[in-house]
Formats: sequence, C-alpha cells, structure tokens
Amino acid sequence: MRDKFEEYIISQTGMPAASVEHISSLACAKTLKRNELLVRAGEVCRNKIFVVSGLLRNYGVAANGSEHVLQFAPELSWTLDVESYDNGTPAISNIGAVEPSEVLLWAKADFDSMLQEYPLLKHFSQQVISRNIYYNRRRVMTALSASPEEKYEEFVRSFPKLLGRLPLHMIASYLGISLKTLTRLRHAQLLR
Amino acid sequence: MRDKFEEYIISQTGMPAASVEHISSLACAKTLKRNELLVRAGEVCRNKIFVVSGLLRNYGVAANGSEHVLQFAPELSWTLDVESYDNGTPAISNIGAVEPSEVLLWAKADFDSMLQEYPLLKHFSQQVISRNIYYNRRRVMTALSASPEEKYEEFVRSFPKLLGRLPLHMIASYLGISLKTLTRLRHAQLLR
DNA sequence: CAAAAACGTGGTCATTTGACCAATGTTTAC
DNA sequence: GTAAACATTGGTCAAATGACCACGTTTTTG
Repeated sequence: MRDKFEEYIISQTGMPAASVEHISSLACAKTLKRNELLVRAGEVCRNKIFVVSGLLRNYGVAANGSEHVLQFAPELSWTLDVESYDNGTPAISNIGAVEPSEVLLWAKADFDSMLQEYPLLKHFSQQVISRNIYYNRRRVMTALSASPEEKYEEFVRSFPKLLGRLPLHMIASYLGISLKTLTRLRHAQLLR
Repeated sequence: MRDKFEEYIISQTGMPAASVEHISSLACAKTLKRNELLVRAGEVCRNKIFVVSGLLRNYGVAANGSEHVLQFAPELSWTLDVESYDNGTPAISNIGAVEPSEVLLWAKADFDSMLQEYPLLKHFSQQVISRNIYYNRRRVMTALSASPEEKYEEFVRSFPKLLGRLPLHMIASYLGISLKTLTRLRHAQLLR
C-alpha cells in the first residue's frame, strides 16, 4: 500500500527514495469499507488524505437532507476539507468511501514540516493546489452556464473512468441536477 | 491613488512604509471607463490587478453569448484570471469595469520578485489566495444546492454594499439564474 | 446461497423557469 | 440639455425540471 504512494510521489516529483520513505513513514494507513465516513461535516478535518486505491467522495448535505458532491477522489489523488484543515474550523463537507478504499493520512503538523524539509514536495503540493483552484473556477463557470446535458457531457469527458464506478444519483448530485433529469438525458442520447 | 493602496497594504500586513512604496512604485496605474475591458477572454492575463476605486467584474461569455460572472471586485480587492496569469495560457474570463474605476497593475515578474523580497507580502498574498479557494468551494456548494431565492439571500448577506451598485442582470448572471427569476423572487419578497 | 438493500428506468403531474415582448422610468453620453 | 441607451418590471406561454411512486434488476451482505 505504501509502495504505491512512494512510486507515485517519485514519478511526480523526482524525489530520492529515502526522502519519500520518510514521508511515507509519517502517514497513517487506513482501510475504508464502502460508505464508511472518514471526515464528518461539523468536525475538524485534521488530515491530508491520499487515496491509494478505491474511490472517495467529498460532499455536503443540505438542510433538507439532499447531498451535493464537491469532488470525487479516485486512486492516486488527494482530498480534504481545505478550509477546515487550514484553520481548524468545522468542515462543511463529509468525506466518505464510495468503494472499499485504502488511504494514507498525515497530521497537519507533520505534513507542514515535510513541506519545509522537502522543497520538491512543496513545489508539487503547490501544483496540486493550483490545479484545484483552476478546477473549481471552471466548475463555477460550468455550474452557472451549462445546461444539464452539457454538464453531463463535460463530466464524461473529464472523468471517463469514473462513469461505470459511480451510481447515477451521485453523478447527478455532482452535476447539480436531479436523478430524473440525468436519466432522461441519458435516454435521449441513446436514441441518437 | 497609490496612497490608498499603500494604506491598505500597511493595514493588512504591517509592512514598513519604505517597502510598501517600493511595491507601489512597480505598479502601473490605470483609469477605466464604465464598461471598459481590462482583460479579454482568449488573451493572456499578464497582471495582478488591484482595484483602488470603482468596481470590476470577472466574467465568462458562453457560446450563445450569455455572460456569467465569476467575481465582483470592488475597491480594495484583487482580481485576475489565475490560470492564465500563472501559466500564460489564454484567459477564460473577461475582466471589465462596471463603474469608472482606478486600478493598479503589476507584471508577473515584478510581483514574483516582490514576493521573494518581502515575506510579509508573501504571507498576505497567500491569505488572499486561501480566501479565494474557500470562497470558490462554497460557491460550488451553493450553486449545486441552493434555490434561486437562497442564492439571492446569500448574495445579499455576503455583499450588501454591492446591491445598489450592480444592475440586476449582472447579479442574475452571478447567481446563475435568469433576470426574470430574480425580479420574480424580489417581488415575492416585497410582499412579505 | 438467500434476503435485503441499492440501483436504473419509467410514468404522471404540478411547479418552476426561461424566452420573448412591451412599457415605463432612469441613467448615460454627447 | 437632449437623445439614446439602459434598467426594471410585467405578461404570456412553452418547455424543462423535480417530486413522488412503482417495478424489475443487480449488487451487497451476512
């Protein structure tokens, strides 16, 4: 499990194996069952989360109980509730497993000191953060301007590998449309 | 004009006046007429933009010509097209003046070297970036989960001072609803 | 392997929303 | 100061959407 992470970091940063093993050694490994929660909204998100295998979702629950997905995090990706992690405030999102998953967790203090120690890691980390900023910006644009069909097509284009792994109601709640609308437009596309 | 910026930076960072004057001296000042464009989608956004007075909007134009506002930037705030600024790629948004405005512009190279030179500026800059990340995250949540009325109420709560300064169609295009829906719900609220 | 839960699809219906058009009042620009 | 452009509100209508319900199938789970 840790070796997959180490391989990933080496390929992404070119860091020496010894440093990567050090980073890896500070992580806490955890196995999640399907639907198990890792972070609960309202609590503080105290860890950086790296998904080694499986699939997590980062989602908020509205007052009326409806769920809204902020992010899907498949294997070899990162997730957390940034605002909570940075400031120790209550998280606005839940983070849970869609599939049985393996994750690595770092406490903020540990991760911060690693960022100090390894400039290559810091550089990479900032890349990840930047990508996330761009992604959210584009997502706001899409949410504002696209029709349900365009949103779905963009999702398929962006995450083709996730299509078969997610129940449709989660895709709908990621796109901000109802399940009904989603099945309708899928049906319409079949007829073309 | 520059003094307003210097005052702002000193109050936000506690930097010494001499450093702030240096920063200020590297900026290019510009006056914008109402509706004048500062950054055009498709071109590269080459500057950090600080709004000294007036009001800018950062917005995308969809294929069908409809406009969608990503951000309003009133006096004493920052704006740019991040992805374009960072990577030199074409901007996805236009940035233009809603009111006659005064802005300060820094070239990326200059701003980067200032970040190196002044740790307090770097720290503050990262705060601004963080706030922006949190803001976009919340915005995605709202866009996904809130009703038009809730979106409007959240806007009023978040930016009470902007209400009277913006035409309603811009607020609608910020909220991702039609002008018609916006006037409808405002009318409904009047009756309560 | 069997029972239970979750999933995808479909139907109906009421409601919301947007597109289009018009009228009036206000602001801008020359 | 005046003409032109813009803003706000309103009406009507068609279309899109979501809520609710049901059914058959697949997937989990014990």
